[in-house]
Amino acid sequence: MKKATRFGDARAVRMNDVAQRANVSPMTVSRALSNPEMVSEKTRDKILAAIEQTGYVPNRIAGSLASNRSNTVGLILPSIRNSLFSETIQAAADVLSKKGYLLLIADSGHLVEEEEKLVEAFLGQRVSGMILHNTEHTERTMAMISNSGIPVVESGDLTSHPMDISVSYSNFEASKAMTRYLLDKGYRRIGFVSLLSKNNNRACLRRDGYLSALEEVGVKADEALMIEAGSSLEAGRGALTKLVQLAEKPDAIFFAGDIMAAGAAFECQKLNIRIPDDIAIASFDDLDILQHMSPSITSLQIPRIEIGHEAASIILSRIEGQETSAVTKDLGFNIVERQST
Amino acid sequence: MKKATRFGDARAVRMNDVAQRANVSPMTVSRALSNPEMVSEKTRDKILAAIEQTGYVPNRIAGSLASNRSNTVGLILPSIRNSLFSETIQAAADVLSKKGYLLLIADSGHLVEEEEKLVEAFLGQRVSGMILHNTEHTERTMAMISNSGIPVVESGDLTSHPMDISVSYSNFEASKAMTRYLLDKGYRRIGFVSLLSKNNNRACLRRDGYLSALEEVGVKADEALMIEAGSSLEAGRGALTKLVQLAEKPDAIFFAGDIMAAGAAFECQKLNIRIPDDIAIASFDDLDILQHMSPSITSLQIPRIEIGHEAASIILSRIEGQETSAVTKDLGFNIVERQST
DNA sequence: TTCGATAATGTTACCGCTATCATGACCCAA
DNA sequence: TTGGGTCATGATAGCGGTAACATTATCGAA
Repeated sequence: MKKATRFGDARAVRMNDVAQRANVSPMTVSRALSNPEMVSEKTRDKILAAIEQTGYVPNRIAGSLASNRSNTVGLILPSIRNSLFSETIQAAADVLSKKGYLLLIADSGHLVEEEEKLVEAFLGQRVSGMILHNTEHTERTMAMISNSGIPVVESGDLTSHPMDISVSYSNFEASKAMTRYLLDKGYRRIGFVSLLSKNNNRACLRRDGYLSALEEVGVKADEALMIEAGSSLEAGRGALTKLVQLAEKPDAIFFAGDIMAAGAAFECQKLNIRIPDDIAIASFDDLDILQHMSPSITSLQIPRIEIGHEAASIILSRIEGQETSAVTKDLGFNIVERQST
Repeated sequence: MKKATRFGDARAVRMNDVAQRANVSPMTVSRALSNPEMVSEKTRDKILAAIEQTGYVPNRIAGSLASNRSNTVGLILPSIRNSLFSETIQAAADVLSKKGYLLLIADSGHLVEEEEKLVEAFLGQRVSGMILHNTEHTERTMAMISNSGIPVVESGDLTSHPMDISVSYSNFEASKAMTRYLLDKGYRRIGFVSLLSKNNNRACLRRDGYLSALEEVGVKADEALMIEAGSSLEAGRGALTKLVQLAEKPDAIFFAGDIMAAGAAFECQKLNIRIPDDIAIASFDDLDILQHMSPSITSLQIPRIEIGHEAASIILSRIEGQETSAVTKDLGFNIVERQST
C-alpha cells in the first residue's frame, strides 16, 4: 500500500535552485547564509535576492547531516503538565532561541524507562545537548549519554554525582531548612505531606530533609503525621482533613510540593480553621497564588527561572567549545516568610 | 579559529558498522528497523544482537533526509509560561509520542514577526506538521506554510478562514455566552476585564462577544466598566479595586482570561466584599483553583486537553495520508456555574 | 524438470547540504 | 617582471541513511 503523500511534496526549493538563479555555485550560497562575511557584498545581494524570489528555506536536516551539528536541544520533564516547569521551559527556550537553537520537549511521566526511550529518540535526532529534570536514570540511559559525548544537564536535584552537569538546588537542604524554620518558630508537632514518593526521588529527598531537621533538634518523628498525596488542590485538602482529625493534631503542616498547600488553605477556610493560630502552613514551591491568599502562605522560593536559564547557557557554552568541565551549580533557595507561620 | 569540538565527536556507530557485524547489507539493517516483517527472523536476531553490542542509535537526521520525512511536529505558543497551555501541550505530546513523533515547542511572545521566524525555523527542520496557537499571521508566514504543503492546525480561536485546519472553540461565542448568562441572571452593570488586547486577537474577540451580548439585550456598554489588565493575580486585584471604586459600581465582573478572576476574589476577601452578594464574579478560563475557592467561581470550561489531542490526531492522520481535507473542528465550551454568580 | 511467483537480501543512486581542498583573480613588494 | 600573499569562488566528495530496482534463493504447480 503506497502512502498517498498528497501533502508535503510540493518539491521544495533547494540551495541549488537559488545558486543557479544567482549565477553562483551552491557553496557560495551556503557561505552567504552561514558566513556572510566570506562573500562579497555584490554576490551576497544577488543571492539574497534569489532567496527572496524563490522563497527558499534552508534544509537544516541536510545541513545537520553534512556538518554533524544540529540546532536542537532536548528537554525531558517528568510531567509537562506541572505548571511549575513552565517558567523553566520558557527561560531555557529564550536563551536557546537567541542563539538559533530549538527546543525539543518531551515527558517521561516520571518513568525512567520512558526517559530511556526519549533519550534514545533525542540522540537519534542528534540533539546538541539535553536537559533532564531528573537525577535517576537507567544504566542504558547513562551509557547512551556518556557515549554520545554531548553536554547533559541534570536539573531536578543537586546531585553529588552528576553524569555531566548539574544545575539545581538541594531538595534535601531546602526541605530541611523549612522544617528547621518551623521548629525555630516553636512548632513541635509538624505534619509533613509528601508528594507521591513512588518513582519520585525528589519527594524522598524532601522527606529525608524533614526527618533530618527533626532529628537534629531531637524531635521524634511521628508516622501518623506523615502522609503522601498527589499534586493537586484536591489532594491537599484531603491531606489537611486527615491530619486535623488526628487525636494529637499537628500544630503546623509542611506541604512538600506543588499546589497542595493552597488546597489545604482553602479547606481551612471552609472548616473555619484559623491559620496560623490553629495550625501553621508552609509550602515547598512558591506558587504565585500563595502570596495572594489570605493569609498569605510561607513557602520556599525555588530558582525555577534561573535553572532554565543556567542549564541552557551552560549547554550552549559547551556546544561552542568552552571547556567548563563537569559543573555542579547550586542555585540555592529562599524561605519566604508570610502570614501562615 | 578552530572550534574545539571536544564533545560530541565520539564517532558514532553507523548502520554500516552494524551491518558488517551482522554480516548483512546496510539495507537489511534499515529494513529490520523500520519494516521488521520484511526480514527473516534469523537475520533480524543477528541484527538486533549487533545493535545491542554496538550500542547503535539510528541517525534520524540522515533518515529524514533520505526519506524526506521527519518525525517531529512543531508547536508555537504565544507564551509557554502561561500554564493554561500545559495541558494542551501534554495532550498533544502524548498523542504524538505514541506514534513516535517528537514535539518541537517554541514561544512567539505574542508577536507575529517572531512567529514568522519560528515557522521558518520549523520548516527548516522539515517538521511533518505544525500547531499554531494563534490565528493571525504575517503574509510571509502564510505563504511559507501554504508552500510547504504540511498540515497546519490553528488552535487559538475558531476561525472561519483557517489556513488549513482549525481546532478550537469560539472566543467570541464563549465570551458572549458568559455575558448572556450574567445578563440572564439579572446583572445589568457588568464589568469586563480584558486581557491586554495589543497583539492579542483573542482578547479582542472576547471583548466583542461581551459587547454583542450586551447589545442583544439592549444594555448600553459603559466604557468605564471595561478595563484591560495583564494576566496575573496582581492585575486581577488591581482591576477589581478600580471597578469597585467607581461611583456607579458594577454588580458583576466578567474576567476575560487567565488567572485574573482569582486575584480579584482574593482582593474581595481582603476588602470584605461579599461574592456574589455585593458583586458577582465570572471567569473565562476554568482554572483548577476557581472551583476550590470560597466561594467557588463561575467560569467557562475550555476544552484544553481536547484541543491538544485533536490537533495532534488530525495532523497525524494527515501525515499518514488520510484526506480529511480542510477541517474546522469546533470543540465548544461550557459554562460552569458556581457560587460566585 | 522447468518456470514463474514469492520471499529475502543486495546494489545503486541520491536526499540537500557542508568540509575541504583547489582554483583564479588581484595586488604589492622585491 | 615575478613570486607569493589574500580574497572570493568553485569542484568534489561525502554525511548516514532510504527508495527503487536488481538479484538470488526457494518452492510448488504444470
